[in-house]
Amino acid sequence: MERGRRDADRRPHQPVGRQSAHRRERRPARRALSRPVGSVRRRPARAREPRGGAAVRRAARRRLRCRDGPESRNARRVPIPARDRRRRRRHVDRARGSRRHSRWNASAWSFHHHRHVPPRRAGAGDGRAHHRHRQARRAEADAGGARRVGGPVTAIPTTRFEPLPPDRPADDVERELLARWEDEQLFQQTLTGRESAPTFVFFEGPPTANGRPGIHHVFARTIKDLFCRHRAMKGFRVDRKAGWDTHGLPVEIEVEKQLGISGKQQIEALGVAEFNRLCRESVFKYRAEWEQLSARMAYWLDYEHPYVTFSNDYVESVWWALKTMFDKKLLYRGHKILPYCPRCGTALSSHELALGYQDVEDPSVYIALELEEGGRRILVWTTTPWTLVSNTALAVHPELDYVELVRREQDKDQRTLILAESRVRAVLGEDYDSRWAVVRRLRGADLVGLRYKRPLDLLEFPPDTVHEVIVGEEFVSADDGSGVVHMSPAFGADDYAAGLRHNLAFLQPLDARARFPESMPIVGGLFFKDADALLTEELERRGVLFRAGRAVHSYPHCWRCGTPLLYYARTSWFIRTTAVREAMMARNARVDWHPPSVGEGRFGEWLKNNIDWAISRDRYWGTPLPVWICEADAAHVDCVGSYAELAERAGETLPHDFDPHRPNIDRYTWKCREPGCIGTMRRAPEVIDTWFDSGSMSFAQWHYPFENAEKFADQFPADFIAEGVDQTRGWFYSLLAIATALGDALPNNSDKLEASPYKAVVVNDMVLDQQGVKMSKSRGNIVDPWLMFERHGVDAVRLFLIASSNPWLPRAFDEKLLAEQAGRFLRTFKNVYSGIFAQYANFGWAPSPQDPPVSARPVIDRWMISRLAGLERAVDQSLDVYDATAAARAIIEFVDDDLANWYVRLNRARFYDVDGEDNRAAFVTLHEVLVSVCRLLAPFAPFVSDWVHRELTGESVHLAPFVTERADRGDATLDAAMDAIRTLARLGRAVREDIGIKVRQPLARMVCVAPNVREAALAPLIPLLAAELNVKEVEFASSGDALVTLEAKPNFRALGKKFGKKTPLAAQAVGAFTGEQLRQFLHDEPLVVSVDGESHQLGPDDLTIVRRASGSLAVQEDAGFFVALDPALTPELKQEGHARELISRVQRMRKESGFAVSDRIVLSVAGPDEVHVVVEAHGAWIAEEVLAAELVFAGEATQGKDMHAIDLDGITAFVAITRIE
RNA sequence: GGGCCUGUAGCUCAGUUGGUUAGAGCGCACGCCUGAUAAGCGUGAGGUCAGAGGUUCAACUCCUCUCAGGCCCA
Repeated sequence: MERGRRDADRRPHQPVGRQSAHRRERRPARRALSRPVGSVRRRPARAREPRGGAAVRRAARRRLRCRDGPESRNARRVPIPARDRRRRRRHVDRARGSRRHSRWNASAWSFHHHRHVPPRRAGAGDGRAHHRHRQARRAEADAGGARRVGGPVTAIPTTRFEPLPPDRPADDVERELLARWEDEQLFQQTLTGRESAPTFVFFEGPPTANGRPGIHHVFARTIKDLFCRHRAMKGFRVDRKAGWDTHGLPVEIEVEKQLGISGKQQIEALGVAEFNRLCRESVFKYRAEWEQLSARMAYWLDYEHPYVTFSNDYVESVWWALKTMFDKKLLYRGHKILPYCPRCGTALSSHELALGYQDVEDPSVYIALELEEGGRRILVWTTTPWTLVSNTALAVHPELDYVELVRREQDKDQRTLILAESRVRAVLGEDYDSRWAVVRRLRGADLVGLRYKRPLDLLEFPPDTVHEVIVGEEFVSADDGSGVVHMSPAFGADDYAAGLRHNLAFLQPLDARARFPESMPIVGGLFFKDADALLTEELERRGVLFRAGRAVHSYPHCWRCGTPLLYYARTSWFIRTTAVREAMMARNARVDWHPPSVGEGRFGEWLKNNIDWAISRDRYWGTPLPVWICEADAAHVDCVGSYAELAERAGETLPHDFDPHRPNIDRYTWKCREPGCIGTMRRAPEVIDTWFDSGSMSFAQWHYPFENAEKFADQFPADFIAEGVDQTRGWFYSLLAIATALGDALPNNSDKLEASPYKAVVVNDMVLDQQGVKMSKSRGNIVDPWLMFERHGVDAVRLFLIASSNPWLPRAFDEKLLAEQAGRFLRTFKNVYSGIFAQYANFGWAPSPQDPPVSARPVIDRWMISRLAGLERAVDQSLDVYDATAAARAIIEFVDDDLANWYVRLNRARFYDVDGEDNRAAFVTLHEVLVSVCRLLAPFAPFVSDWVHRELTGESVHLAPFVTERADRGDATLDAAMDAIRTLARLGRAVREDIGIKVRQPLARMVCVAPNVREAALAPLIPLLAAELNVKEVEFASSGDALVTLEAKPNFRALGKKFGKKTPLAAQAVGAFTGEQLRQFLHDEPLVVSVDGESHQLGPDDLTIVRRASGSLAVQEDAGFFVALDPALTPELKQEGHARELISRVQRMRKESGFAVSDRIVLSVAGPDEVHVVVEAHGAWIAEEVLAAELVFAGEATQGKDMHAIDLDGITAFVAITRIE
């Protein structure tokens, strides 16, 4: 049985047999959805709904009122008109007291009071009421709707607005909605019928579906989804094609793991065909989970037509791009230094490299090499002595300071030693000065060009190369070593680059397994690392070893097998991105980056230093490089740009199930077409970097240019993309580089336009664990998104991720904070809807023409609507400029603060009854606010917003407009006035804390000041203030008031402009004005300050006049606002306070006794004369508040057992309550 | 080693073009309310704005350097 659906648990007003399926049937989605957006749809009339309409209802009510007047001793059957009640509650004034008296007199000592009270929602201990209501409900149904809300009997609520189920976890409710969306094809509906709407183009960065999605994916996807939803709600057509990145090393590694193999040899032993077949299968191992996660978190994406990078169409588009670049001479063959694992026989990607850094102890060797000029030596440091066999040069930093030293001891070696000045102490010791003398100082540049003798001569230098020379290089640092770097171009990226610059000799003796050739002296046949010790000995023998030690440092190892890596020069294919660097920078400058620093800094700086993009990989599972090379002459190269072209070259029709992957593709060969060449063209063995795949998605997802040219022209470039900051050099780069290199080959993309393939980017940073530590499997601190959804619901997770801080800052994911922050907001929102709106509106309110227009509603309603307008504008604008965090925070603040904590709290009484003009106004206002809040909330919390919106309007929030024209209609004056009132209320409460008089105790008078707010604007809000602070009168202090002294506060911003350096003097002068001067200034008399002998007339902008209290009132002030309360208590005030205290205590007793809120009671009070007086003066009010049909003052407490003692400010009263059955 | 980001209350974060009382939520202390109730509300304490210089009449804000954390690249 479904949770929360047992009959016994059903709320009393929930009709038996009412199921969600039934509900769907009643409101078929298509009908509901076909209605004009924004219209309010009334639900179909039910059997019990009134037949005669509102007019009949009102007439009936009037008749009843006549018969049962307020003087009647019979049970009052008519609800107390809400307006009256509110006045009583709110305007705590003398009028109320007198009215109460007359009632009291009329009904003497006995009350028969029957107030309309909506039954509570079923709760624990309320079983009887529950039962009664269900019976009544059936009776009502029998009567065919004759009984109505507001009618002569206890009102029966409808379920027009179903409350959010309090007994079901969010997870459960969200899943139900998901099923409903699925039924309704809701996502489809946001696209259909919008063919002609303006498009908002979004590119989905394809995830690699070979790992489980984590919480950081939820983060990025929330960002993507929410902006797409916002634009869709604004009427754009937002296609969102899903995509899968399916090639590349991560996939291969996953399969290797699965097979328990490692390295190229083992893969080739298995067979490339089989290996790639497994790769293709493996890719979708987690695809289902990704799709489920996306669906569950409400990431709307078209998963029915995804692009898949291994598909034939996709590969063909990528080939087209490569061919286009080849034709533009942007694709070429070159060399690259790569980290290489000699055991696995493969180069490693930078990503793999990062996995394998380990702290190891290695030799730390200083060698002193002789310069050609005799008697001078230069000191060199290395931790890889084995590379010294390949040494061909030394590098110094041209701008670094070096020193040349000589031993002070005459009996020691008198040759000099050169090293970086800043390294002398570290290398030679703090006391070097006692042993070494400085011969001369030189700049690095002075050393450049000098020749030296290499430490080992085990290898011959090739002819026509430069060797044994000192070069100047910027990469040399003086942070460690000697400030002189030994160069072996075969074994280091910096070395290699320098080698190219200086035409240095290239000595690479190692074979593929990193062994020295057998023929080499000393180290012949040794594994490279094993040569260190022997070579160190040899250095010593040759007299060049200066010092040998050991040092712990970080060195890269193969993450698979732990073998130390070496850097190796290898043949590679490149995209000549340096040729389009300027164009890329120009295009990048037009991108709207969030935050800008990623675009300008991280990405922009990197583009400046762009080097050619090495796109080939010596691997198996990837888009094959469509390049064929002649066996006879490697200079003969053919690039293929389509399958048709391949068929044409190969001279055969491609089979139906043609597979462009290895090894199949490698069997296509043809005769070299170069004139006179008889060689065979064979495909270059490499596959391409998977980043080239994903960077091609803009066109390859449409199989452009082979198909969909029109669609693609419509969908390029993207308006918006969003990914993690780690994509800076990944996808952000590959999209830009490829689009720029292709230029005119893509639509809307000529270089003149300087258009980026994406107009706006929102970058998100990492999600860390609650300690701020990066999540990783090995640390075991991974947060499982499914668990979070289950515990808190998707809405809470999404809201928390977005609202907690800007997406481009790393955030600590703290589940406790999530529960607190997002949970609190959602609870408040639900409470306002379920606990206030739905609960009471179900007594008979529904949107109707009777509802007063905004202009005719009470001022607090108008304020609420004005604030709503401001919120709508703010949220919409924030989302327009991709500031989701500001938008979310604005909504949260509005709901918590303005709506729940002010509007609802102050107006609760208006919801207790549906009748009355004011009450209709309150309902329609709250309805309007909730509808709009749902819409604003929809992109952030798509579930709860949809649930509530459907209840409120009958249609899905995701088909509703985001904002209406109301957004332009705020009332700034009213907003400011309410702000002032709220500030005054805050100060008033602080005063009450100070003087220790609780709000329950009424006070006679408050005096207050609100600067810069017109009293005319404040006047209508004063009753709110009086009620909030429970004071009888609110006065505004005028300038002439004796309670007030005036002081001037300087406005530095204005004074600074006028007085410059003399501002402090001017400020001092302003502060010195007397109250009298200021008073006159307020009456338009000029105000003059004298600074440094010069007189200046001041204007109203130059200072703020602050009113301060004088005299004995209790006071609080803040920024020019102040509130003073008169703490004097008259006997009357005290009595009223006691009455309130009494009411409060009785209410608590009711609750403790387990009475339903609608139960009537007999109230007995006993106590001394002071208590008697209170009962006499306020009896009617007390009785009404506590639903006492009878109030008896018993004099002395006689039945001590039943009577509870209550302390009324030092007086003891005794109270007993009895429920009337 | 380079580039970029971050450092504000115990925690998570705001803080406009520099303007003199640096804010919010949570937590904490104290209290209120009891018709949103396994809810709601208030008041208060708590900060050398990482540190040091500089520019300015005025710096959390702009500049330089240092320290700490993070990301990316070497």
